[in-house]
Amino acid sequence: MPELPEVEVVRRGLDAHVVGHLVTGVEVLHPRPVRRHVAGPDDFAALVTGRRILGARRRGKYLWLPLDSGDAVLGHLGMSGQMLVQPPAAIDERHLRVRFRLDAPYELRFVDQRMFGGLAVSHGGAELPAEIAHIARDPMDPDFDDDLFSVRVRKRASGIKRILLDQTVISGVGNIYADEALWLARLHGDRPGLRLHRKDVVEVLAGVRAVMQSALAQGGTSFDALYVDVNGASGYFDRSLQAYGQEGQPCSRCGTPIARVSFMNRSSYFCPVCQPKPRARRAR
DNA sequence: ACTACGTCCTGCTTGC
DNA sequence: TGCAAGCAGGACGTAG
Repeated sequence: MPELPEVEVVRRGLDAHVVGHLVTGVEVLHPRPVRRHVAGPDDFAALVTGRRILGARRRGKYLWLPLDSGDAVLGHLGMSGQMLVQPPAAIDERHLRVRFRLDAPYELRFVDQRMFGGLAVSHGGAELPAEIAHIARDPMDPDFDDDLFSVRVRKRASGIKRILLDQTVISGVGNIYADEALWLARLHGDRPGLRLHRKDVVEVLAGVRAVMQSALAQGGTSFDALYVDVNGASGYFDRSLQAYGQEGQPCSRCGTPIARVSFMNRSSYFCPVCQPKPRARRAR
């Protein structure tokens, strides 16, 4: 499940291997991953074929490749998306969805089992695709505004976990890093933003950055090969998670078993002692 | 503007 | 053994 650090590793791989190359052909093998390209798969292919890739950029979990036409290929990996760099002779992956032939001894492949991810051409989107203008800056962005984030969080009635997952407030945080950051900050995800102190928000933001940096430090080093792979380059998931997926395991701070609750059709993991649930307030 | 929920997808795991 | 339900979950559309 790629969140910001995984997507950043992919971006670096694309930067190293596909930037500067000419796209000599595009093959869309399944229509669903280009569903956001409203004009359809043929138009998608036509707009990318013959263009040179000028860069590899990222905001939150979105990636885009600026083209020499001023357009950009905008992509999201969703749950299971991968960008692979492969020799043309390599056997097609089972879930290969889009192939980009390059003026190189390898091609770029978008592989996605569950197809929550996708690709589209963003018209004039080289600098910042209009499609993702609503996505907030991410916590690794030098222009991320910590004070503005704090103000926005503290105006919201939603629980802090919901807010962390809201890509219009802060981008790049998914279920795993949200749980880890909240554990670090000793905050329960249901604590309403409205009732957090500024100090709490500072700590949760520091927690987000800490878990992302440590994931990046582990995943960002191992992709020298001519191969960009979210899963292959990872090792993210065997790194020590303190909360996510640790139901029943002792909290490394206090020994209490980590609890799991269902939340928004997914799971939240937390330490019931270090991260006490907020008391319900009586309505007045 | 904010809030909350349902939906899209496939394949692995679990339960009867 | 076989089948169905459960689960994973990011982003978006919609309704309140």
